Amino acid sequence: MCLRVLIVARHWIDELADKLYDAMTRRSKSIVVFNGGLSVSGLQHVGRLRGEVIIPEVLRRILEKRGLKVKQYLTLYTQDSWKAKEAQVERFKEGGEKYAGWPLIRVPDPAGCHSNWVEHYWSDFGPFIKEFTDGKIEVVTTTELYKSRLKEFTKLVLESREKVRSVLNKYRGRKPYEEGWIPFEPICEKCGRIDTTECTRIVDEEHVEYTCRNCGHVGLSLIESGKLMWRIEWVGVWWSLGVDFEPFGKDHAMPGGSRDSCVDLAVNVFNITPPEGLPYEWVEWRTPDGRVVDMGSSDFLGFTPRDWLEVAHPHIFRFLVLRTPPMKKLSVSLHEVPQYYSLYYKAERIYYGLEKASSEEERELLARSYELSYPHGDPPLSQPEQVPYLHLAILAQVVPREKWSSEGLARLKASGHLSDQPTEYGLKRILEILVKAHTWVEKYGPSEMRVELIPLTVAEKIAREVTSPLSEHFRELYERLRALSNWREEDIKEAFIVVTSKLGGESNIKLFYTHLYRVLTGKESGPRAAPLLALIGRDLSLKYLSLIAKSNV
RNA sequence: GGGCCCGUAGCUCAGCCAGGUAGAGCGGCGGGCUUUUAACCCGUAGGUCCCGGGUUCGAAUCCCGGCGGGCCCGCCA
Repeated sequence: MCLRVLIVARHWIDELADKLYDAMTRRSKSIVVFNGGLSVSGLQHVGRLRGEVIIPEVLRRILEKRGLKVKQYLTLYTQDSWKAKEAQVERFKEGGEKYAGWPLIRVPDPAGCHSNWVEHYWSDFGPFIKEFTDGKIEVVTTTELYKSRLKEFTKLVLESREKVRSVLNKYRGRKPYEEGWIPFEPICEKCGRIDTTECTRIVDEEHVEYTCRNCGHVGLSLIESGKLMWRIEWVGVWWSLGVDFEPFGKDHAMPGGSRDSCVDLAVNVFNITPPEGLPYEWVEWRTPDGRVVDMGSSDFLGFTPRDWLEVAHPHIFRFLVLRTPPMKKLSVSLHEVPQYYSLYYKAERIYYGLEKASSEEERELLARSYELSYPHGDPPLSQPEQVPYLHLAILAQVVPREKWSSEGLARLKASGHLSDQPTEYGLKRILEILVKAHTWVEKYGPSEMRVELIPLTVAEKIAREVTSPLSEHFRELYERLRALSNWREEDIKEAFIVVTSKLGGESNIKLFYTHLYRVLTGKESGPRAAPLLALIGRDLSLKYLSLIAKSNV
């Protein structure tokens, strides 16, 4: 037996989980509740996965392993008003301005394929949550909540409106709410706005009377059709779902900000224990032209979980989130996906003990982030095969899609990337990356990564341009390659070295390769010759080479 | 007016919470291998740790005060 006296390095999320475990246990509830919140104001970018979905999910799973029962919600703020920001209005071919101030849920889908604005933009995010997490997250909307628990809460608010007012006014030095203020915002039945109505009278338990500052309409509204102002609504969500933990973006974290006033209301008016919080920094987007901007929903800046999954595993994004402490900036771009894979592979090797980290802290950060990067279950028992993303990007282009699982894998074995007895998970991952990397090259890859073998008939014409001293050498290359007993990268390279060493001079070697690439791809350069020929296979390689070898005889 | 993150090699950053002779990767330079998958191997140069005080035997690290950059809040959500 030995006592652990050394202070071991810990991952930030484990330290957080420790604190949360204590706080949750003190609440002595049979099931504790985690929540996240999103306003569906436009592009549902991946940045929103960070604080509202992935971080609480990982914490939940750690606490569940320690025996706690945790219910995780994600609340969509669908009653919020549509701000008519430029980027939002532009979504509509014309006339988008007329929806200014409408509740998001009532704004039509500009593309016309979903029943409203929320449904449309949520479709790039919602269905993919289960790919990025274990899927045990219940999505609720404030629109639904106002018909049930939030409606009860609204009644409570109206009853204690004077207390609510006095608390909120502590945070409103310049524009205090006046006596008699009724904290409810109905939807104007005439112009549709939710941001211009003012309650003038409580009619009965279920109805209020309002005036619309926009159109002047005076009407009656049910208290389930409208919303509470933000600072009250957030408390209402805590109250309705019984929230015990909820992270929040840095914008809510300021002293005297919404978080502070909500805690005040929770404790002093509604007599509930406010949830534990966690401020987090937003996710930045490195745009294709090299700028760095905060991702933004209503400004339509960034890319969606759907976009991510087209070109990369959810593991990689989880890894990036976990590797970065919550209050630090995290920048991502789709162009850098291949680098993210090599970072991830490094962490993977450290996790399986195949590579040493430079410090114990680094080891813990990377290995633990890797371990928690699996959306479902744990990492496999042994190290999966790692094939560089860019290598698979090339392979995916030179081998027809329907042959990836046969030819493709055979070539990876031939090139030594795969053993004869590959792991099941490694194989699965490679086949998945082939699909993703192929899409990546098309959508985000640099042009020099794009390889397409040109048709043999075209190649034949180009081959005729090879001048005779060079065709001599191409003939030799052809013969040497034809004689190879194994179509292996190493042997192919050997043949190239033998032939090119006879060319006498760098400029001739350059010319030689230029011709080769022009015949193969129509361009003057391409991926390294030996691996490329190894990838495209013996028969096809020899067909192309014979075209050059036979020309200008 | 308030808050957060940051300031360490040319670049990107680690190290700071628990003080003990300044680190990594990329880039540079020299060499090797190789036409070119953002590749690999060997060697090498390069730093007033933003500034000023304080605590200490000892400070990049802790405390106080500045400066610079980025972001957020100021009663919207």
